[in-house]
Parts: sequence; C-alpha cells; structure tokens
Amino acid sequence: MPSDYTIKLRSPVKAETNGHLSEKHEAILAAALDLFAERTYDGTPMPLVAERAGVGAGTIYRYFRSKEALVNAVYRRCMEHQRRLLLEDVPVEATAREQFRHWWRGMCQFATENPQGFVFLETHHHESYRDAESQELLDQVRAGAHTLVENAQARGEVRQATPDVLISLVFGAFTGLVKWTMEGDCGLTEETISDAEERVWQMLRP
Amino acid sequence: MPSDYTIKLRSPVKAETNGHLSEKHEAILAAALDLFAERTYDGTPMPLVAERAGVGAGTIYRYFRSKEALVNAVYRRCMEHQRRLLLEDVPVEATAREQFRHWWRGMCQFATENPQGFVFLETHHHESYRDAESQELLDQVRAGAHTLVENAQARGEVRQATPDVLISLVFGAFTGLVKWTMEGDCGLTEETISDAEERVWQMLRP
Amino acid sequence: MPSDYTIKLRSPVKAETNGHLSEKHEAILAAALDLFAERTYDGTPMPLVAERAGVGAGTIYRYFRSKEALVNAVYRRCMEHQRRLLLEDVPVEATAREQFRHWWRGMCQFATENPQGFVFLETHHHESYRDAESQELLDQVRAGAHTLVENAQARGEVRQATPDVLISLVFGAFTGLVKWTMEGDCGLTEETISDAEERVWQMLRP
Amino acid sequence: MPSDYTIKLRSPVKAETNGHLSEKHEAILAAALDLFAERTYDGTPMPLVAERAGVGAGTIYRYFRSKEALVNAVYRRCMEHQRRLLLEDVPVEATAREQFRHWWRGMCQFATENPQGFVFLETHHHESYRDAESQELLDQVRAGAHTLVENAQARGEVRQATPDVLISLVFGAFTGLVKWTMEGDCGLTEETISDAEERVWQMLRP
DNA sequence: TATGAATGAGCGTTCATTCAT
DNA sequence: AATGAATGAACGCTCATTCAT
Repeated sequence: MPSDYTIKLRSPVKAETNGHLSEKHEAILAAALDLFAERTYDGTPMPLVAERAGVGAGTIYRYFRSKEALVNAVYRRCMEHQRRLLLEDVPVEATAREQFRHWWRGMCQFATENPQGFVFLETHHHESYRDAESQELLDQVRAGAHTLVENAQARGEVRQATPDVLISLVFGAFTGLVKWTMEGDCGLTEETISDAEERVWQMLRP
Repeated sequence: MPSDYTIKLRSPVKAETNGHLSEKHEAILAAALDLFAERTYDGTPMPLVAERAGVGAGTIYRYFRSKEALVNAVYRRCMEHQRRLLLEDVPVEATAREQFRHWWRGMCQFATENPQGFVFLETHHHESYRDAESQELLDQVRAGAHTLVENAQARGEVRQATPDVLISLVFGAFTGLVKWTMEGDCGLTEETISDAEERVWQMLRP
Repeated sequence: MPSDYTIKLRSPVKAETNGHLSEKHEAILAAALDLFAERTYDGTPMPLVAERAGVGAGTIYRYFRSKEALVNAVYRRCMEHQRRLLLEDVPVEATAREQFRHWWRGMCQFATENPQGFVFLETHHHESYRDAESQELLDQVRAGAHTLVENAQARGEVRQATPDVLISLVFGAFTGLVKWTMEGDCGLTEETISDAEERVWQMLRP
Repeated sequence: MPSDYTIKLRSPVKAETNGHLSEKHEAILAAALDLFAERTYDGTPMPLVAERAGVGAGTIYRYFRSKEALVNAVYRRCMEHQRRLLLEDVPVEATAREQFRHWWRGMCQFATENPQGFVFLETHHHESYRDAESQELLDQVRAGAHTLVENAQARGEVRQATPDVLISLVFGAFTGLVKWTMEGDCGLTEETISDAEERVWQMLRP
C-alpha cells in the first residue's frame, strides 16, 4: 500500500545554497562515488554508504529516492566534471594539434583531480541504470569531440577515417594508460603524459 | 557453514570427455559468462545463472564450490582463450609490423568469437576474487607483449618509450574501439578493423 | 504427483537372512547411530550417513522410507538392545538387592558395549519422531522395572515411595555417572561401577 | 560473507535499562529457549524463532551476530540462572545435610521457574558451540559442588567416594526425576520433592 | 540392486527501504 | 530534518529425496 501523504523529497535545486549542495548531500555523493569505484554499484550496501558519509541510513533517502537515483546522481556529477574540462575553453580557432592537446590535458586533469570518478565512469559505462540526463551528458561530450574531429578532417589536419572510430581509439588509449598507472604505484608523471600524448596524436595526424 | 560430507566436485579434467566439458558444466559457464558480462558479478544472482543454464539452483554447486569459484572459472576460461589467440603462432622472425598485425588480428578474433568474454574481462579486471591461476594467465599475456615490444625496440622497429605505456595505449585503443562497435548495432567490419589497425600502428612505429 | 507404480521397500524382515540383516542395512544403521549420537539427528545430513556407511546416497532409501524412518529404526534397535540386557534373565526369585545388581550390571554392559547407543537414547529421548513401536519398547522396560520395584516394596526390601520416582532417580543417577565418565577420558572402571552401585542402592533400600 | 559495514549489535549491557534487556532482545531469547528446548538447536529454523518472538527475521541479527551467538546467549542465561540459585546464599556454616537441602531446593526452583531452561541445558550439554564464557559458568557450578562435597567428606558428613562420582549421581538423579515429572502431566509436587530429596541424600550420607 | 547426479524447498543471513521517534 | 531500529524479500548455499542409468 503506497503511503497516502506526500513525501517531500529535497530536490537538488532546493538544497543548493549559492550553487553548492548541502553538506550532507555532498558527503553522501562523495561516499557513494568512493565506494562504487572501489567495489561496484551492486557490491556496495547502502548502510555502508551511510556510514562512510557519516549520516544515518535513512538520511540518504531524504536526498535520493533510491539507490539507483543515487548512482545516477554520481554518474551525472562525474560526467559533468568531465564535460566541463573537455568542452569549456576549447580553442576553436587553434590547430587540431592544439585542440587535441587541450582535450588530452583536460582528460589528465580529470583523471588526476577525480581518480575515483574516472574509475567509476570506466566501470559503470554500460549499466542499465544510466538515465536520460546521464545519457545527455555523455552525448554532449561525444558530439563535441565529433565536431572537432570532423572540422579538423575538413581542414586536412586529421586523418580521413570514421570520426567515431578515431574518437573511440583515442579515448580508449587514454583509458588504458590511466588504468595502467593506477595499477602500479607510480602516478601519472608529466613525462608519461606528454610522451603518451605525442604517441596518441600519431593515430590522428594525417 | 560448508557441508561436512565430501561433495565430489567434478574437476574440469575429470568432467572432460574428449577434451570438452560435460554439457551441464558448459551450460553453467556459458550462462555465468553471459550474465556477468551483462549485469556484473555482484549484480547476478545465482538462481538466475541456474535458470539461464537450464539447471536447478543446487546443480551449480556440484560443479563449482561457490559463486566465487564460478567467476574464477569464467575468468580463467576467457583469459585462456585470449592467451591462446595472442601467444600461439607468434611470428617470432617477422617484422614488428607483422607481429603487431598478428596481435591485432588475434584480439579481433577474440572479441568477435567471444564478445561476452571480452566485455567480462574488461569489466572484471580489477576484482579481488581473481585467484592465483587467473593472475598467472594475465601475467603471461602481459609478459608476452612486453618481450615483443622490447625486442622490436631493440631492432629499431618500434618507438623508444616505456614498453608498458605503449602496451596500455594499444590495448586501451583496441578496447575503446570494440566497446564503441558494441554500443552501435554495426559489428566490427573488416574495413574498420584494418583502418584502425593502421591507426594504432602509428602509435608504435618509430 | 505420487508415482503410480509400487515402490518395493525392502522390509526389515525380508532383508534378514538367518536372523541378521543384510550387510548394507547394517552398515547404514551403524553409521546413522554413530552420527546421530555425535551430532544430533537434525545436525546429520543423509549424504554423510551414506558416506560413512560406504553406500550411495540413494541406497539408504531402499532400506528406509525416510530420514525419520531411519532414526526410528536406530532408536528401536538401541532400545531393543537395552531391553534384552535388562529384561532377560532377571533373577525373579532373588532378593531385591540381587535384582538391582542385575539391572545395574545390565546398564553398565549396555553403556560399555554400545556407548553411542547410550548417548543416542539419552539425547533423543524427547523427540517427536519416536513412533509406536519405539514407544512400546520403552514402555516394556519401564513396566519391567515398575513390577520389580512394586514386588520388592511388597516384600519390604525396597523403600515405600512412588515406584516411578524411585525408577527415575535410579536411571537418572546411572545416566549422570556415565555422562561424567564419558566427558573425562577415564572409562567406567570396575571400582567406580561397584562403588556407585552401592551408593545408588542406598536410595532404594528401606 | 559477513557484512562490510558496522552493525551496531546491541550489547547485553548497552541494551539494558534498569537491569533488564530491551523487549525485543528478551522476546528473541525467550523464543529461542522455548524452541531449542522443544526441537533442538539444529532442528529450529531461525525464521521460526523470529515468528515465535513476534519480530521480523532480520531483526534477530540486530541483537545476535548469528544463530550460534544466539544459542550461546541462551546457554549463558540459563547457566547464570542456575548458578545464581545454587551458588548464592550457600549456608557455609551449616551441616552437609542442610547444604544438600539448599542445593536440592535450588535445583527444584530452577526446574520449576525455568523448565525449558532445564531441558535446554540437559539436551545441549555436550554441544560444540559452547563458548568460553558458557564453559566458565558451568565450571563455577561444578567447582562449587566439588568444594562442598570435599569439605563435607573431611568433616565425615558425606561418604568417602570420588566427589565427582557423587556429584554426577546426584545431578543425574535429580535430572531423571524432573524428566519423569515433565513427561507425565503431574508437576513437581512438594511431596515428591521432599521424598526424593531424602532418597538422594541416602546416596551421600556416610 | 545400487548408484549418484539432479532437484528445489528451505536454510542462515543480508540489505534496500520505511517510519516512529 | 535526521535518525536508526525494524522489516521481509531475496541472497548464496545445503540437503532430503528422486529417478535415469
């Protein structure tokens, strides 16, 4: 029997004050991201999220309708972070090489600032719970990359090849690199980053 | 509490007849692979594995000691398949370009013959249940690639760069490509494969 | 849906040859007694009984309709053993003291020859699965004791007191003694037996 | 696999308010005692304990880590009750006969106030799940009886015989009596009690 | 006749979610 | 608004029993 009084879910917008979320909301998202990246969505009990966030188990449900809503919020927030780094301040007038560098550095910054976010997106890529808004964010990033590649190809600065193929190779190569550095204890050194950048660029250049 | 009487687990070797496993053993492994790839290890209930395999829930435990033993068997079998395709018949005397082609074609064959296996390995790479034998298989593949790259570098046929970085970029790029083709409905066409092969080789060549 | 062909259950009588049961029947009963005494009826899986008896799991069901039928057979056999030792060769013409000695020695013989049987009866006394035939055996032993006590009281050789009270005190005392010796590593020495016999007699004598 | 987050188990001490446990804690212990006495530890499913206690199945695990922890709590509580009745207010300066009476009356009180507890201890005496604290309680009672007997023997008020033998005979006799009264519908009447007390004393007196 | 692979109901236990406080 | 005790469906797994061989 559904309850017949209205449960007032704190909407994310309402909870914001001057653009940032309430402390608890924030703590829950951070705890969930950590744990989902570490042990998988299905492998993470909600009470553990609550414990890590330092809130009561019931409190999570004041901010998120369900576990699935929580993981989607985590997903969105990671994608949003990534999107911001990749799509903002794109040097539209620059050469393809410079645009690629912008993309590459943006990805590095994301993986460095938010390693759990990186792992989370990687391992939860295919999940069925990704909702419309999450999908939209992903599409934006892809569309941005697509346009960049097409324009560069039109200018003859990037190899002729299906843009999506090139994009997936480049994203994949970057992902492979980060996963490798994460397995070892060495971090992502500047040298590794710029060497790899040059290697990956070789896939794109004409 | 584990059962007190001896459960005669069909060992893979014993259960074989002329080199292939009993029908049920096979069906369980196949069902588990499908489901783990589709919905994650933690997201897959054993009863669902049983149903998909067309056996009773209890039957799985005549073949696998536990869920963890099952996922390891799946892991091993996938890695073994991959290892066979990558490490057998390596053209040791050939040029680096030809060796790379062998590797690339092997990976394509693996991803085509066993797409769930590919996804499973991808998404369960970091899991804690990977036992010693599974790890060994992974190490073999990595060591094989490492040697190939080093030798080719010594001959001046591959760029000077940390071999592991190159390997992770190449594996990553391939993975990115396959994941992209899997998301769309188009399969891995011969054209895509050979175009991408050439692109990825550009990362390696001097 | 019940099977519509007759399952021919080997009746205990049919299975006998010259008064003793088939080897398998025997092995199953012995294994069950051991295990039920050691780990309780409910704590003993049928497959473990089968393993201990050296027969297939299905074989037990050719001799016993169910686990409950098996435990009843075990119960009956133990009670029958006890009954034989207590009720046969009772020195009806002897003094109460000598009759008591006969009873005491019979109990000692039972506990010594068949310690698992003793423990089994002790720990499974109150169980609901005791069927009519089992109950009958128990009643016989009690009735025998009852008569003995009443007659002895009539002759003034045993204290006036509710016979059943005396009987339960005596049985209980014996049981307490045997359980104590079983807990320690010392067996039931002749000295302990005869000292205790004298002590217990003191409860009965006028 | 035990849960990864901290389950705040209500410790017996914490859960107490003015010396008695929370209502649910109490209800679970009582239900478990009843059922274990009636149908054995192994024969009692946890869901049945929950139902009898009037709580949800999961609720038990907020109070007890596992079924084994529950049975130990039941065991301890029964032993503690018995210990209190037997070891407190022992008339140390009195005659052996009066000390025996104190013990006898204590046992009667225990069996009357807590008949399920009596049966439970009887039938679960030898079980492997008895933990250190449970064992300690049992040892205290035994040691108390031992000392009493030895001192009385030294004063010539109790027969010379191995104290443990006497103790096991006396405990056993009492147990036999109670089991008998429980099988019939008659309770433990004052007459039966005092008659039996006198009979049992005859085993001890010089 | 004897087997043991197979089954599924039911076990002990966990955890997403609710709701009285 | 926040809590955490309480819940019961569902988990991983066991085992009494069946039945094809």
